[in-house]
Amino acid sequence: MLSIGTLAKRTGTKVQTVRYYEQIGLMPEPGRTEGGQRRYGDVELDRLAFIRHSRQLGFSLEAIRELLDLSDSPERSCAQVDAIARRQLREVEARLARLEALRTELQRMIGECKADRVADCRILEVLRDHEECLADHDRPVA
Amino acid sequence: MLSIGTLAKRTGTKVQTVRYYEQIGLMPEPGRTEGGQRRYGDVELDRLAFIRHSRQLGFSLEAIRELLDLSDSPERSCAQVDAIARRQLREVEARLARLEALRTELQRMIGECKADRVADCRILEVLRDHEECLADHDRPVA
DNA sequence: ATACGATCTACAGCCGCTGTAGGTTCAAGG
DNA sequence: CCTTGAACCTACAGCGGCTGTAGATCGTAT
Repeated sequence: MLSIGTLAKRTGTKVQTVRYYEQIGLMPEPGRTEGGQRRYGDVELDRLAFIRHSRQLGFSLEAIRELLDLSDSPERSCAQVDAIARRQLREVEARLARLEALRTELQRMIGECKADRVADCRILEVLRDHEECLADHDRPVA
Repeated sequence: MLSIGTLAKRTGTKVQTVRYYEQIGLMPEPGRTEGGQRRYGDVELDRLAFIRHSRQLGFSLEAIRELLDLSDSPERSCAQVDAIARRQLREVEARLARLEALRTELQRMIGECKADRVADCRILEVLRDHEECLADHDRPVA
């Protein structure tokens, strides 16, 4: 039987985060000692490891909830799992494209600025005047 | 004299966001009509445009605050502006590297899964077992 | 028996907004 | 001049995904 601290340490999670996952129903309510402290078994350890690893791959808690639900029905088609992973991949690719555009624009801005004084700083000029900006950055940065 | 709605529209901002910027001291407290409604001039329009454009390039509100402060001292060296922009570029590059690793891992996961049933799904297996994962994803995703 | 680290609950705060409720003001049309 | 209705006002709650705090209690090693 594992304490919450041990569980947290083994999965690279903070104790508060484990309690937070319980609060939002992502982790089950565990058994308790007589004094009221949480005690976990291997099932919970695996579940938390799954959650943490999915988070590291950028899945939202909602997506993880779906994945956990799906993995509880081993006989079902895994098409839905595939769909969730592909959706995540598309999101990652969209963010990549966005960030690449930002990088290009930042590099250009920085490269252009040969000024000494703030008054002539190209970086500030570009920020002041959208028209000087070549990047197509109308979507959110996240 | 511009109403908050006009100001917002011209800069692609929401009205609440303008008020929020005022609340956190990023936008100045504007003049008011007799009835208490905010009225803005061109200075505020430019300032808000600067803020929005910087946000689109991913600068944090704190960084923007610094940039705005710096641009108020035109005689100063622009080395600090340069430093802020370079820091932002480094952050973008770090996020890019991270996202590229994620993309690779997601692609691999998806490509490997030829199963029909959830029970044999490679995607879920990889998520369950960190060891199967080639990606180096210990840092936060954001 | 005691000390002290770990755990408990409850709640506030982070970023950067966004939305809501319930009330007031402004400007255009009749 | 008066009415309408869109735009404005304040105050506050909520989003995601945690993280940190305070003050109390528990568990275990000595």
